Amino acid sequence: MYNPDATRATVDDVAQAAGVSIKTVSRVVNREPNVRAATRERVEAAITSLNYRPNASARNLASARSHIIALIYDDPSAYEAPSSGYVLSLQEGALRACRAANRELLIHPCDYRSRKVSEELQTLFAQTRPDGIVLAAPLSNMPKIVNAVKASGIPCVSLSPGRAKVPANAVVTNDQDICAEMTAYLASLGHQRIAFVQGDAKHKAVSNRFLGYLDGLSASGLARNDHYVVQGDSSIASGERGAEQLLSLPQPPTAIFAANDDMAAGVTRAALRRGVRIPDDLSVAGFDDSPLAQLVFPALTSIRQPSAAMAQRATQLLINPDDIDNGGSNVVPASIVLRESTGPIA
Amino acid sequence: MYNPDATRATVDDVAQAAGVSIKTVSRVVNREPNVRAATRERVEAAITSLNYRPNASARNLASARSHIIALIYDDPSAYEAPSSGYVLSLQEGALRACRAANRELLIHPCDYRSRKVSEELQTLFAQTRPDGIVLAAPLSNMPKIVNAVKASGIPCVSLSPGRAKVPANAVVTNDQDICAEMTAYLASLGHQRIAFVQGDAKHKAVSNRFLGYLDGLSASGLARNDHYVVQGDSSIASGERGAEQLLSLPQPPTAIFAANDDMAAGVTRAALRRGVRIPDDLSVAGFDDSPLAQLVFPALTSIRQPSAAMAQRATQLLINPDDIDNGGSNVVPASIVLRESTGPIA
DNA sequence: GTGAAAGCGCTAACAC
DNA sequence: GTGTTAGCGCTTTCAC
Repeated sequence: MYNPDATRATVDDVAQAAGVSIKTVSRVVNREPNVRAATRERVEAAITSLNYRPNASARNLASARSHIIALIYDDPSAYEAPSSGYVLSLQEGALRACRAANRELLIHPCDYRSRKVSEELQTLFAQTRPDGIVLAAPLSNMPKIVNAVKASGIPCVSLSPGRAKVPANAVVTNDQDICAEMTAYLASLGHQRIAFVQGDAKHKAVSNRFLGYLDGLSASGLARNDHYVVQGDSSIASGERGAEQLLSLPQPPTAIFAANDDMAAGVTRAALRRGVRIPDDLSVAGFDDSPLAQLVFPALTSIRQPSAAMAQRATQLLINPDDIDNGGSNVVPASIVLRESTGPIA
Repeated sequence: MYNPDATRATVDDVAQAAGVSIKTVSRVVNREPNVRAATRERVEAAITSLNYRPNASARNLASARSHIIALIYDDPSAYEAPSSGYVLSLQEGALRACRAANRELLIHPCDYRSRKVSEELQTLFAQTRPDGIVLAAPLSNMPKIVNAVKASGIPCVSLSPGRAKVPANAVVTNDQDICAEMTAYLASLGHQRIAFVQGDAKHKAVSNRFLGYLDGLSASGLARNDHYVVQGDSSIASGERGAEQLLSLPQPPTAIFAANDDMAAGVTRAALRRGVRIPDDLSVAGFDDSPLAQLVFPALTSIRQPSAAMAQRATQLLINPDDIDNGGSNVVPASIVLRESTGPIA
């Protein structure tokens, strides 16, 4: 059987080897002040030669901190259509910040549809006692979840789509503005009939995107026309249905902006099936810059949310709350990614 | 500032409330024998009323076990093309097993191209002392990684593509066989000229797939023809190049089997660009059943590796090594997923 | 069946 | 600057 403590050195070993007390070792390990340079070097040498690594459990127990950050996000396996890129970006950003600060990342996909989410989260908190929680959209807009997190008293930073005013404990992106920009970009290509496919109405992010679309229309001097707005549910299939509906209009749109890439992929698929050429006959734009955006044919123009950067920023904030004031903004800008699916009207 | 211990009950509180010693509480919590039913109930009542949750750090420190399983996989963010579905499946399976056994999952994406992987892993092990390690392909075939894991002495189960004989500490899938099946399926549709696009030669899994293709050819009575075998590098672009090459042959293939979905997507893209219809003129099959397989047009026939099931099984094995003998096999079968990209020759 | 006592390896006061 | 002394909350002998 495996013995985790086979050959592990402890503070005592190091202290003895360096000829100091364990407290001094502790000080060196934790980069605390009040250690003479010479002493520090002796201790560090001992640490190296003994290959000493602090025991996390002991440290956590004594300091009442776990050195763990929990990343909580909507469980993608609860879906039919995987939005996997988002989750991986979140993990990537959070991991970057954790590594830099010597923290561990605990991931917790969470199915908000489950009745027992609150208890589940309570158990998670009680068992692992994370030092901080990163709560990703769309969970950050679900009262049930937010309340459970609040009740724990554990510091939490939310990731969410943009708002007028940014709360201190949130990292946001300018999703509405960027959607306005995308719409204006389509208009600048000469498109006058720009349609929009809305996403799942339950997600707040979706309404922001639609509002941005409206902003973009008016900024471009185009009138809103509700015939060009259809409701989807964020799935590919709903994108196909939306496109069918739009392309059957007597005056079909020459550009379709979908609230996510899955639906945009559905739109291109339905269009191709009808023999509509992209982008010659129809420009298509999505949102998310998901992996599939570059994989479908033609590759989708889309909007890249800075998910990784947001998660990284949120994690930093939790690890060092003083960052709130100093470097880095809590509004992380999204960007438009131009690909093959948009172009001037033929 | 947040105090994690605000209102937490400890074993002592529970013991006092139940009128027993802390050892008895410990026995109840850990489901050990030698506790009278009546006593057990009293303790459980006290636990409930005090909302007691054991402190993980203390438990880990005392028991010298971390209750943490580490999942180590190839860092997808080190790639240009994201193979995100795989990672999420792994996480999903491992999380399922962890939840069932009250373990935590630590994820560790690992860039094997980095010079410092060994040290990085050593640090990870020393700091978190996982009770077990799940090592996913392709890392499970990289000596540098495997050796670092071995050196730690921590129990490890590898996930890997199929082999003749399955080592006890590995969970495998029958990838070669299933590729033979796919090839035979294409032949059964009437295809005589079946091409293969190889993937990144550094990954062992790739050669298995190619061997399966050869098996399938001979099982179907078709001769191997090396003009129909091209080398890709697992990227979409290489799939496009491969298709260009194959479709320019005087006798172009009527079916192309690519060693992964990305390349298969590239194949369909290049074919569509040339006006080749799928599946009327050309059948295309991929491998991975990645999210994009259902998203490209036409949707790709592919092979689904049971990644989640494999990770789950591996995690179970680590948590309860006795399972090696009993329930569940360590060979988890892959399956063919038929979609729109394959059909009989027109 | 149950309990008492001794740590696990570290951090945190506080003394020097 | 550095050391001493207590614990953190649990598991683990081993005694009863």
